[in-house]
Parts: sequence; structure tokens; C-alpha cells
Amino acid sequence: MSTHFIELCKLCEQLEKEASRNLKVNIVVDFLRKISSEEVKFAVYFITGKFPSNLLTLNVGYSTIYQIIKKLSNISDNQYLTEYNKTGDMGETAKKIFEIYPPKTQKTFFEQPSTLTEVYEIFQKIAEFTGESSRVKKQRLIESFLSKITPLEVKYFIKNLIGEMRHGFSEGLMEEAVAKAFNVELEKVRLASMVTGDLGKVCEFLKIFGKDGIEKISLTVFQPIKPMLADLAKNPAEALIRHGGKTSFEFKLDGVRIQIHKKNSNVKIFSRRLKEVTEAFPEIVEKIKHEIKADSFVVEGEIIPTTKNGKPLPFQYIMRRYGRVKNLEKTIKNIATTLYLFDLLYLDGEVLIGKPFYERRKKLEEIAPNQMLTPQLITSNPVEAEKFFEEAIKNGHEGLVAKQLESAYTPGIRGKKWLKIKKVLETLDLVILAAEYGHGYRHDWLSDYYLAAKNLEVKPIFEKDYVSFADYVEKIHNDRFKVVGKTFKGLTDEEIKTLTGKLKNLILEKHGRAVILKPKIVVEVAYSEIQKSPLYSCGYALRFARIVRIREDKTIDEIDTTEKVKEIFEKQFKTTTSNFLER
DNA sequence: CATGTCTGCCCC
DNA sequence: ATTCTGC
DNA sequence: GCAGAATGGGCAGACATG
Repeated sequence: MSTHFIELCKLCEQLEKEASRNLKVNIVVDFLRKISSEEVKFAVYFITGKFPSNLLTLNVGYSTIYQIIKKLSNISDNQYLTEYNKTGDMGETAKKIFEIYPPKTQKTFFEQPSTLTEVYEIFQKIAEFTGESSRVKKQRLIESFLSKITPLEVKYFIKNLIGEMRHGFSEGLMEEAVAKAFNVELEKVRLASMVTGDLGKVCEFLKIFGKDGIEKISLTVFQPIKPMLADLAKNPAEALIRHGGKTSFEFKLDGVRIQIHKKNSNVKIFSRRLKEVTEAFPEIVEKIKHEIKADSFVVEGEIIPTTKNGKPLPFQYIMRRYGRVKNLEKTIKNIATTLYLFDLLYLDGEVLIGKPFYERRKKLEEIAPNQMLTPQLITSNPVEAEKFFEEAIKNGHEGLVAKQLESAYTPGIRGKKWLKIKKVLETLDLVILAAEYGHGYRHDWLSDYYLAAKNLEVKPIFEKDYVSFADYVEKIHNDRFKVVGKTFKGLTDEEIKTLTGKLKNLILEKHGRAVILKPKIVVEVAYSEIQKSPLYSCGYALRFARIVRIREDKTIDEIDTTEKVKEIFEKQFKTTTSNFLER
């Protein structure tokens, strides 16, 4: 018996309205129990809005969907904007528009509503189009499907294309629902989901084989598992307290986190999101093959970009290696990498994720050469810990990670037994030069801010006409300010609301959902690093900018300058790699 | 062929 | 990635 | 304390367009 997509859409509408998590879970439990084993995995994907990685790559985003909505309903940009501004949600907007301007349909009177299987097949077909004119083909297919279904189905089809459901029911709650629907312990469902990376499959498995089968699911070589995540701590002393007085500190390296699987002479490297990236790092594959004394294993570590003598380079350099296929050999010559390992999850037939961290690390030390391990210090002494932190910074790294010695390897956000401690940079005082209305629950607020520093140079640093909105904003202000970043982070909802009111009085120009402002509001901004920017005309951008507070006491004459930004940028790498960066 | 736009359970 | 909010 | 939502800069690749 197949389930109709419209039933699932109605369920999502209920989830959207219901605030209580327990009730949301119950609603989904009933639904999962009703569905056939053939279709239950599709329900899991469609409700959470997420397909397992490697299963489908749609290559369809906002821009394509926007064009489709416009074409089918024949509305103007302004009409779309007016409707979108009411909710801040693309799916809901399309639903409203199609209710008023229904697409011309080729629908016959005998047509049955689409089943979950049929809808999934559409997604598969969208993913399968590649090569020349594939974008048009994708677009045509979506258009023809959207013109056959109801506005409510359009809403959730679009939400699934984008992957943003906004009904407050994501993977964590889906795991709870699956556990409850099949009377299995939550931890078992989570483990199976972590190991297979496909909660839909786990659910299908439970439906067919019942709860006994799930116990057999375990870590397997070449099947990547979700990485353990870390919480934040202010300083090493805090980490010591939270870990009960004694802990293991390691350097926190600024590169990409990877999981390496090896069996006999086969090696595969997976990203944090479990994408295979083996091809980008042939030199790492060779190292793994020759320098680790074991036949089969799963290890975890970080690959950082370095000079040939192993000095850390800025994070941006590793991105030029990541996922690269073209000119790989040439790039390898210019950007070296260094691999640091920090965990061992499986070794020669034995699954180690349930073992305490100190045991996993000890086994790792037995099979891997010392220089391939992250520098580590186990201590209960806050002074020593602080020294180790300083040493990490001095060597050009991000800070430390503290790992509780007894902790098992746990997936996802849950049970954060790891704590990261990052270096803190001096904050900048910047002016808000433009802002954008947010999306979802923030659609009514100016919640995204363009941050700018004072420009003392008479001429712009780059001679070019404006190409981006940020360039245009600078031009409006005669280059008195230079945009160095954008942020939505740091303020509470109340503060955003209040600030929106103030900013509305400062609007100079409106551009769609963006506004250009009189320079008036000064904010103190924290960030993790200053990067070279190909986007902003001043050539620099703040990484992970967030507002610390609104500086009511400061005027725009007192904000920091682009010179200061440049100075901080240069100071960052002085100790390590400044020569390399000159070009 | 050069340049521009869009996309990525992208990476952080 | 970071941050805030509701349960 | 967890789970979810809302968003940042920058990179390469794939395809579209002129």
C-alpha cells in the first residue's frame, strides 16, 4: 500500500504548528508505523528534508527554483518579493503564489495523487541529469511536476529541493521517532545512524527485520561514520574543571578534519561530511600505506596546509587542494600538506569507539609514527596547560582541544566530552553600512549586517567599477568606508528587533531585501581571523565575525581603519609564514 | 574560448 | 563554522 | 543541555552565455 506525498505534506504542516517536541515525535511515530517498508525511508528523507550524502546531488538551488516559480506563475520580481516578505520562506511563498496564479497544467481528470516513491523518482531524475543543457533539463522536469501537483505539495517539494524544512523536526528528533516507532533504545538507533549515515535505511531495516537486526550494525571499514563534535571552553583552566581536574590537551589545528580507512592496500579518505576526498590527497595516501604499522584501521585526524618545511599556512590554502581534480599535480607542488592523527576508531577487526580515549590514543601511538600525531599534553596543572596553549598559538595554530581521558567516541553533538579552546583576537569597532532582512522567523527584521572600517586612503585600493553589492555600498559613501565582513551573529532577538527600528530611520536606498544605511551605528566585532578576500575591494575579510555589543558611546569618527585591519592580518602570520605569503 | 553564475547534506 | 532560543 | 534555525567567507567544478 503506497502513501501519498500529500499525506506527508499535511503531516509537515502539523509539525510546523506544534511547538512541543514530544508531540512532534508522537505525530511522526504514528506516521512511520503506517507506511510500508518500501516507502518508509523516503518518508524519513522527505520529513527531515535531507537525503543521505552520496545518494543524490541535485545541483538545484535558490536561483533555479526562483526562476521556475516565476516562469510557472508569470509574476513579477516585485510580486514575488511582496509575498516572500510575508513569511521569509520559499516553499510557503510558492504555495501562496500558485494558489492565486495556478500554473497551466496538462493534468488529466484521472490522475492520481503522487506517491512517495514517485516523488523520490523525480528527485533521482533531477540528480541524474548531467552535462550540457542539464540545467535546462532539470528545470523542465521540475516545472512539469510542479504544474501537476497541489500548492501544498509544491511547498514541500521546494522545501525538499532546498533542504530547509523550518518545522523544527530534524535528524535528532527523527532518531527519537524511529526508536519509539519500533520500540528500540534510542542509543541503538543513533549508533546505527552514525555508522551507516542513513537513518532512512535504518528505519527500513527495522521495519523489515525488527529490532534484533539492528544490533548487528557496526563500524565497517570504508563505511565512514559521523565525527565526534566539541563544545567551547574559554580557557584551559575551565576545560580542566569541566573534565574533573585532569585532561588531555592537543593542539587545535586549522585545516580539514578527515577520517582515513585502510584495508590491505586500499586507502580511502573521507571528509567531515563523509564525502570521499581520496583523490585530492595522493601524498597522504602514500604516507598512510607506508608509515602505519597495521593492516586495517580507521583513523581520524586533520590535514593542514604547510610550507615544505611543515610551517602552517592559512586555512585558505587547504581549500585549494580540497576536492581538486584539475591541475592537481601542479597545486601539490605549491601547497604542501601535513597530516596529524588524533584518534583510532577501528584496528584489525576490533571496533574501538566504545573504549576510553586514553586507550584509543595509546593504540594509535603504537601503530603511527610520533611526528604524525597531534602534539599532546596530559595534565592536571592549569599553569602547564596555559603554557601549552601559548605554545600552540606561537606555532601558528588555533588553540587547544581538551579530551576527557575516559570518554568513549560519541557521534554528533551529543555528550560533548571534547572542548575546544581558541585564541582570542582584539575586537574591531566597525560601522553598519548596509543590512538585509533575514529569512524564516527573522523575515521581518534587518538581521544581517554589512560591517565596514574607516578608509583613510584617498584612492580605493582596487581600481574597478563595482561588481558586488558591497562595492556599490562603498561607492554610495564615496569610499569613506570599506566593507570587511557581514554578520548575523551575536545579538539576541530582542536586540535585533530594537536595532531594526533604529536602522529603518537611516535608510538611504532599498535594493530588494537589502538596504543601504547612513553610517551611524557602531558595533564592536569579534572574529577568529582576518583573511585575504577576493570579494571585498579592500582585500580583507573577517572570518566568523560576530557582534559583541552595540557601541552607543562611539561615533563613526572613532571606528577602526582599514590600516588597522591590514596590520592585524600581517601580525597573524609574522611568527610563521609571512615570507611565503608575499607575492 | 573566455568569462559569469550557480552549487555544494562544500570546507571552516 | 558561531550564536541564540525553546523545550 | 540538547536540538534546531539562521546565517558568514572562500574554494573548485560544472554548466551557461556571449
